[in-house]
Amino acid sequence: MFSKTCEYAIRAMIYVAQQSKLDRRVSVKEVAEGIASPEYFTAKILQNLSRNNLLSSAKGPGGGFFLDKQGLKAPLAEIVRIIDGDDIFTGCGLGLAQCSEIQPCPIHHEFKQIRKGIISMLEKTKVGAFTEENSVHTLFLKR
Amino acid sequence: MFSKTCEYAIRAMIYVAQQSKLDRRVSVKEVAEGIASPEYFTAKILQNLSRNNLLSSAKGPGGGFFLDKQGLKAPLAEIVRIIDGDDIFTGCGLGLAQCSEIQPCPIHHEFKQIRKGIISMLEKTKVGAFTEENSVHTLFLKR
DNA sequence: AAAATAAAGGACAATGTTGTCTTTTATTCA
DNA sequence: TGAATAAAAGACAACATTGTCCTTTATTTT
Repeated sequence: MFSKTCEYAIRAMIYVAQQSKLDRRVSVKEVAEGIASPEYFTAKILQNLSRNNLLSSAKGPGGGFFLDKQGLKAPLAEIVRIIDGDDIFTGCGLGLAQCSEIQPCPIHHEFKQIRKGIISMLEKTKVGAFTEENSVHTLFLKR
Repeated sequence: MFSKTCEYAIRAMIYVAQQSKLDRRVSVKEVAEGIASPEYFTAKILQNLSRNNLLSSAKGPGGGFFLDKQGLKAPLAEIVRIIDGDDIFTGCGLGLAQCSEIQPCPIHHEFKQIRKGIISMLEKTKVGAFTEENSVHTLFLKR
């Protein structure tokens, strides 16, 4: 569904969001520990997200990554778009470039519905929607 | 969604199915041309599908790949399972191994519905469901 | 039996994804 | 100003996916 990079990105963003709601900035190291991901790789991902303004960052002591009010409202869709591109939003299920309503591939119509569901989920699920209390019982980010 | 290999596999199977309904066996070369895929790579894929009994093959002149009555009824799901494994059928949307009903990841419940849709589509769509006449107007397999 | 056909199998090359390490730049604090 | 902190950036290594080519095996036809 999503690339591994994208999975890390989503988990990392949710982790940062949780901490941001507690007014904490977090270092790459902490994020990587928090979501059980490879540290240096996670750094690259966070840098990428930051470059694309999905995330704020500050250098130096007391610095780290964080999300402001606006950032917390970003839907997962934005992360996916930046990391994986929008293949999943627009692409044909069979990878056919010319597939369209006029020249649909065999699974075009069924796939359209599924894609609609995916988009809907990714658009309505916001990065900041998961609290830490929740996380104890209903979610966790480590593998 | 699916790997490139899997996309080729699905398109190839549909192509072979169409020809099988016309009582034609097809060579790798013809399949590759029919679906606009790399020939040698397509050969590997067809061999794999054949090894896994999703497809029949015959060597020598007049040989090639074909599907019998049973084969035409195979759902796309079987192809996906063999080529991509069943990650898409069972895996967590965020790639978390421990994600489950009891310890759901943030998108677990929404994702469950989507997965259900994907499975349903793949199970109910049969390899032999697409006729050549259809293909002129409503489907094509080339990119 | 020999030639032709076509899949099967093995080896390998190119590319993309994932993961690691080191150096540089910016910021804070003493 | 100097030391410490932390992100940014660059280089590269490991691995997986995708793609190509060559040899072998099985079958048919002449």
